[in-house]
Parts: sequence; structure tokens; C-alpha cells
Amino acid sequence: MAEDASTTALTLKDIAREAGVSLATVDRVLHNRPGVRPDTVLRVKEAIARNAFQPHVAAAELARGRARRFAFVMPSGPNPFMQQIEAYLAEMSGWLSARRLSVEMVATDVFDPSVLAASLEALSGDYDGVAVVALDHPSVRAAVNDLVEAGTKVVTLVSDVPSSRRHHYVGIDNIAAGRTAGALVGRLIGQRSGKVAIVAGSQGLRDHAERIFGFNQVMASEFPDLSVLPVLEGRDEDDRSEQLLARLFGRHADIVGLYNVGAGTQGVGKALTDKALTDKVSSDSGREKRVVFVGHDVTSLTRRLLLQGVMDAAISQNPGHEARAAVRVLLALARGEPILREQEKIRIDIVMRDNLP
Amino acid sequence: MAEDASTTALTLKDIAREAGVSLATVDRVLHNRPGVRPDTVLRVKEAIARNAFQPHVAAAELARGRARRFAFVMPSGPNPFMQQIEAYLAEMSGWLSARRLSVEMVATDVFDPSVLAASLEALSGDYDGVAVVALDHPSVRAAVNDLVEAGTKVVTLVSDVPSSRRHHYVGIDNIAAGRTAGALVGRLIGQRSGKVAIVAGSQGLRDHAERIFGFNQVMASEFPDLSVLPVLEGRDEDDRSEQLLARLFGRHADIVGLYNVGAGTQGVGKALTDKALTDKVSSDSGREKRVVFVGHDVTSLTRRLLLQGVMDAAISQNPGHEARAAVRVLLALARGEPILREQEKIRIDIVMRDNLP
DNA sequence: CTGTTAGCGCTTTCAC
DNA sequence: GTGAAAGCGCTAACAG
Repeated sequence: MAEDASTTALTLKDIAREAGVSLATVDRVLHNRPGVRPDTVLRVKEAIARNAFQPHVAAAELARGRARRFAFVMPSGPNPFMQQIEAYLAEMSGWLSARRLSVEMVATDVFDPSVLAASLEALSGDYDGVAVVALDHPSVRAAVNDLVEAGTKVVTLVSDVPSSRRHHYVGIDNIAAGRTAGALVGRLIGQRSGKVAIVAGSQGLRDHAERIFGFNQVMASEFPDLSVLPVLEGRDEDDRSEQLLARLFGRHADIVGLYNVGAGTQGVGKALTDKALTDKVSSDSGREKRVVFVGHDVTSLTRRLLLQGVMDAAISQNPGHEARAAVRVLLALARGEPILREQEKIRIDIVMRDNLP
Repeated sequence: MAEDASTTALTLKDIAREAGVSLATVDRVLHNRPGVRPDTVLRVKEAIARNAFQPHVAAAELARGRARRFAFVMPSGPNPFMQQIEAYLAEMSGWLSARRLSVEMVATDVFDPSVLAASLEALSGDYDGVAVVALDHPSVRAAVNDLVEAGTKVVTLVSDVPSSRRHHYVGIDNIAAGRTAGALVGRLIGQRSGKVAIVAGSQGLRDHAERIFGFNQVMASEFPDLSVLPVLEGRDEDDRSEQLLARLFGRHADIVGLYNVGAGTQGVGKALTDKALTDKVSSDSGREKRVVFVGHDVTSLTRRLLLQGVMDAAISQNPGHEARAAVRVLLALARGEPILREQEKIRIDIVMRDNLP
């Protein structure tokens, strides 16, 4: 186990000597560049393997000279979650520039496939890597594949295009997230029986659809005493979500649980507090009459709702982690380094009042 | 916002020219080394600030030449959580050696203050950084302070010595973890009333004591219908925990919740399943008679218990994250780089069946 | 106090 | 196909 501390690490030169070739040849083999006879390749590869040689990244980075450019293609318009990702990227600026990396934000309408595809196509050739909040649509897939074809490293962020040739997906498993939400709603409701409402942005969005799927799975199999009402489509808008929900509360007196799949949390919260007032139920007194409310993401709003006890749990994907993971993965891909999968995996966080980050 | 892509990043030389001094002088100022007249220091600092100059880490790392050595002082004896940390460190070996970093494991009896202190003292001078699973005790504090004095960077891991001069703590807030456990036990019990049991390793361990404190806080203030029984001290041993618990179940028929603060999970799980058998309660049928069980850490054992439905939730600190954060923090400290606090912060994870990592 | 200079271990021309 | 050599941007002697 103990290593001889006096031996300093091997260098390219050592490998070159051992394989009986020059520095340049080892370098070519190391990067699978052409222009080396097959048997020389073999000799060099053996020498590398025999010594478990690891090239010094700092030296490589310095010698390249050229800076690397990454682009982040994000939704235009105010979305607190996306703004957090941007804020965390901004926070890394010192780290980035000390490594001669630049990341540029590209705002676009990610909900319009052709607009998004066009934005992606426009990036071709100018960047070493692209992170994109992708919509799963054939023309987007084609644009992603074109980028990959052109040698750009591509990671999808938050929302995936599994059928594309993107190199990596940085985000959560949304079916599992929906299952987690379902388990929480069911368990927190406890012994009571009644109805459960779902508010989503749109069932056309892949991530929302997947979350609903997971949620229903758990509800059906594990909580037979709870019946799930048809999904309300709030389009992630506060007013619309509030109105739809208020109307639903009017029609069903026995709603005991609520799952908010997307944004529009403000409206959902408002509908809930209004209902509590009407029912003359404070969060302390009548716990048994309260509606269990589970939603997504930790923002200043959901944070407040959790502290107030209006919201019971938020399912969250750490935006800071997603931002940094996207950068690290793009960098590793660009350098040809391996990705630390375990490090870059985004977990499904359950956030309640006492473990608010 | 847009930057001129044609200008390549500044270098030390540019700053030197602008300040009218030599490379070496800029380097001295950059690292607060002595031997520069105060007014020259000022001129250089201004030039650096004016250009928001960031030295190229790769160049600095390469020029230093010397490799960096870190030591991880961990408990001897089989502890699954610690073994996971070691496994994740091993997984980083490629990453580490590509940066000419080495980490060495030092096993010691971290529960004996004098032994731990001696192990730490023995490291002095040989390492650039030390990560230690620390016991909060005066002699350990002294040993940590000595290391810091000698110029070694020190981070405490999992268990802190807040009063020492350690540079950083990589771990969770255990009071908040206990609060989270309490909220979960209380909320998952639902409308039922009854007694809640606590099994800890020892109340003398700082982290266990803090968790219990947080747990009781929440129980007292938010769940008046639940009464907490005196803490059982299982010494993190399976057999002892099982026996203590079995006896407790015999004495109290109305136990509805259980918090396992430390290890010994196997024994706790066994006591619970035995009780369920005696009570003729399957996890499906009599949910209302089941004991809500919350513990710590995701290991192969707790994973199984969660999947079986014996355990309801595990409070967890991501061991992979802790391992990598400790390395990154030590490296940043050694290089004099800023620490990305948000990145290195260890969160309190709530893990249930559906969001198992 | 300040400047000069020889590398660190790679990558990248440009010759052969 | 292969090799020699000139840097990349710093750091660390060593001179002055």
C-alpha cells in the first residue's frame, strides 16, 4: 500500500524512453492521433499501461494555450430555478477564469422546438461544449446530433433528450421524483382517506409527464384509500393555478393531499391558505383537516411556505450542483478525462422545514 | 456582457509591465511574500485589481513541481460509513494522480483522545494537509492546533472540533439532522399517540448528543401527543441494541416510533421485525400498528431495510460528497485558492425508498 | 529590495 | 512515420 515517496511521478519522457520512441510519438498515441505505425502504437500503449502512467493535467492544460469556451442554452423569461443555476455559474467565475474557461449564457425559447434547434445550430463551431435545457423533440434531437457530429461536447441539463447522441445528462430521474412525491403525500396523510389533487404545468412536458406517472404509480399501488383527481394544467402560471385549484376545492370537500408538479407555486399556496381560512383551520389546531402539500424545488417562495407550514415537503434537484456538474462534465469531456459518475449524479433531494439548505 | 474573444487572457508578465516591475516582484506580491517595498506592493496590487487578473492555476501547479500529500485519519475497525468514504477516495485515484496528489489513509482509534492526538502529532511536517474524523476533546484540539501551527492544512471530517483552529469542517449540522429525524418520525406517525424510543451509540459522543438534542426539541414543541422514552445506549453494537430494544418493547406496548441515532442498525432492525412477528402485523395489513423507524446513513443494510419497508427513512450525509469535498478543500487551502462554500457544504439528505441513490 | 533565468511536463509546429 | 525543439505561464533559485 505504501508508496515510495522519493520516486517522483513518471512523465511522458520516461514512457518515451521505455518504449524507445520520441515524446511526440507518445503524445500522438496518448490522443489516438493518426500517423503512427500499428506496432509502435502497441509498444507505446504497453509502456503506458505497464506504468499506469497518468499525464499531468496541469502541464497539458498549459501547453494547449487555447482557452475553452462553453455555452449554456437556457430558457428566456423569469424562472427562479433557472436563475439560480445562472447565479451559481456566476459564482464560479473566479474558478473558471483561473482555468481559462469561459461560459456564456444563451437565452432562448426552449419551449419552441424550432427556435431552440435554430439556437443550437447557430452555436456550431464556436464552442468546445454546450449545456442545454432541452425539449425532447425531433428537431432538437437533430440539432444536438449535429453539434456532436461537429465535435462539440453536449450535455443536456435538467431536461433530457435521451434519444439524442448527447454525451451526458445532468439532472434527475423524474419518474423517481414523482414516486418520491407520491410516497411523501401518502405517508404524510397518514390514516385519513380522501382525494388527492395534482397541478402540473402541462402534461406535454416530458419531465412533468414523467413525474405524474411516477406519482400515480405509487398512489395506485400503495395508497388504495386515496383517490387521485384528474390533473389540472396550470401552465406554470400563478393565477391560473390558483383559480383552477379554488374551483376544485369547491367541488370536492374531501381533498387531503396536493402535488404541485411544476411552477406556479405562489398561486397554489394562495389557494391553499384561502381554503384553510374558509375552513377555519390553523396549521396548529386542526392538523387532521390540513391538506398535505408537496411540490418541487427550493426557491425563496417554497422556502417561506415550508417554514410557514403551508408546504410539507419540496422535492428538489440542487441547482448549484447541477450548474457545477455541467461545467465539470463539459470540461472532463473536452479534456478527454473520465467523468466521476458518482460525483456528477444529481440526487432527488427531499427538503422539509428542518433540513432546508 | 460579451467579451472580446480575440484578446487572450492576461499573464503575470502583463501585470509586471503595467506596474513597471519584474515578474518575480509580481509573484511576491501575489503570494504576500516579504521583501517588497510597501509602495511597490500597492502599485502591483492596483494593477492586479484593475485588470481583475487571475493567475493560471495550471501554470502555477506545473511550476511548483512538488507533489502534494494529504493524510486521512480515520477510525480503525469496520464501520460501513467510513468504508464508503475510503472507497470513494479510492475511486478518485486517477483524478488524484493526474494532479500529482496523493492521499494516504491512517487508521487509528479515534475514540481514544490520547491515541488520536498522538497519531495527529506524528503526522506533523510530512503532509500538506490532513483530514481527520475528530473527537472533541482538549488533547485532540491541541494536536489539531499544533498541526495548523506547523503550516499543515487541517479539515475535520464528519465529526468536528469547533473550538480548534481547523481550517474547515466537512460534515453536517447534527442538531439539524436530529430535528429532521424528529419531524419525520412525528409526521409519519400521523394521528396516533404513544411512545417514541431512541437508541444511540453513546450520549458521550458529540454528534450523537447533538442529534438527540435536536430530536427532542422537535418532539417537545411539535408533537405533544408523543412521549419520548429515555435514551438506550447500544454502543453502536448490534446485539446490545437488539436486546435493549426487545426489553423495551416488552415493557411498553404502545411504542409507535423509533429513532436510531448511530450504528447498530442490524440489531435494531432485528428487534423490530421480531416485534412485528409477535404482534402478527405485516407491513401491508396493519400500517396503524407499525413502528415508524428512522435512522442514519445509507448502507447496504439500511438500503435493504428501506426497500423492505422496515425502515421508513434514513437521514444521510453523502459519503462520496464528503470524501471529495475534503480533498477539494484541502487542495484549495494548499493552493491558496478560495473555497466554493456552497459546493463543499454537506447537506442533510432524507432518503426514503423511492429516492434511494 | 528587485530582477534574471532556468525549468515544470506537456502540445505543437516543422523538419527529416 | 517519426523526432527535435520552441514555447505555454508560472515558481524558485540566485544575482545584484
